[in-house]
Amino acid sequence: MVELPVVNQPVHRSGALLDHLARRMRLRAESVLAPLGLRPRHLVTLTVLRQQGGCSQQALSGTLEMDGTNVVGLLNDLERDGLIERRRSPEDRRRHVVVLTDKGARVLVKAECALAAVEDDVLGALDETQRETLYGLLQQAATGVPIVCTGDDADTEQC
Amino acid sequence: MVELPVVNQPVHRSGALLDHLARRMRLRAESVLAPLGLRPRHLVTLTVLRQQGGCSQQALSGTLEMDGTNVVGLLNDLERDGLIERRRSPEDRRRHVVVLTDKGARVLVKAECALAAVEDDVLGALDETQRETLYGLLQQAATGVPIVCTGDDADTEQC
DNA sequence: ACAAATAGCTTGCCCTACACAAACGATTAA
DNA sequence: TTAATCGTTTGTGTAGGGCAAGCTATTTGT
Repeated sequence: MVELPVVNQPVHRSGALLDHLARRMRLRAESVLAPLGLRPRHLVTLTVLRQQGGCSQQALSGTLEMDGTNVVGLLNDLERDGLIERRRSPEDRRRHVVVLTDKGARVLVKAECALAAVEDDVLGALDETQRETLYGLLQQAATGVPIVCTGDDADTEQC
Repeated sequence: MVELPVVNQPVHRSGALLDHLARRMRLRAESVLAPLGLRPRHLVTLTVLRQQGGCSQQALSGTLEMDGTNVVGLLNDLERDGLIERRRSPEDRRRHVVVLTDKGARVLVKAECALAAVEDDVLGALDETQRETLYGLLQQAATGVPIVCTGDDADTEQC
């Protein structure tokens, strides 16, 4: 009697794989990002800022799930390089609204382009479509939004 | 003149997202795994061992992309708990063949079950199908193999 | 047979990422 | 006015993890 491939859901937790791949990626990314004066976690910060627009500093510390103290340092780095700006919130002047500057957006894109080789290396087993699917899923998981197809793709001058 | 949404491939690098999600996952996983005497990186190790079977220690250090010295410590932990075994390789007795024990496999499954809540939390924005797709892509990216549909799903007694 | 070279283990050193706490200024809210 | 809140600075502590040296057991090349 042949066991039918009923696919008994052998648990399939993505956590460990996520961890593993993130490490491989990060190791390579470090050296690529270094010439740009960035580190992986700066890139994460910029990425979050791009996707969710301006936000209070502790909201950011919330999404990054990182201690507020360390977020300050992170933002200090980014602000010194002119990649982000801290603006006083008009309705509560205690708060800083953190926004990505134009330069920040440009540098982010540049960094992402520089990471092409890294991604080719780590995600080499996936074809272009699969990578795009992966990106979509990660994005959705990270933001809660099921991908947004912005028509205004002003990001024309890519790499 | 309206710009057509030609979808100019706005780069879409997964690195930062991977990093971000892995962190969120790891933070939660730590507390869930603690009662089992495990840490995230132990789980990664066990996962790798399960998927690629017995392998030399430095091969493992290669896949984990982790310094050999630290792999030793990692394996010491796992061996002390009887989750892995180091067997002398017959054809080269300098080498250790690291294998997952039965207990190791069981504990791994148990851990994965315990992580259900964590994954529900972090990947909450993805439905069941999407999560399975994600898992498949991560697995493929990590192993190079485009998923393997083992008919012998002996892993029946899941959670 | 003897001199490398190799796999693994141990120890020690160092650096970096982070969490946590305390104290402060500015601002807002009770 | 007093209390609470946002951000900042300055510690302090811990853990992850790279790197090097020195050791044993074993294999390989001459």
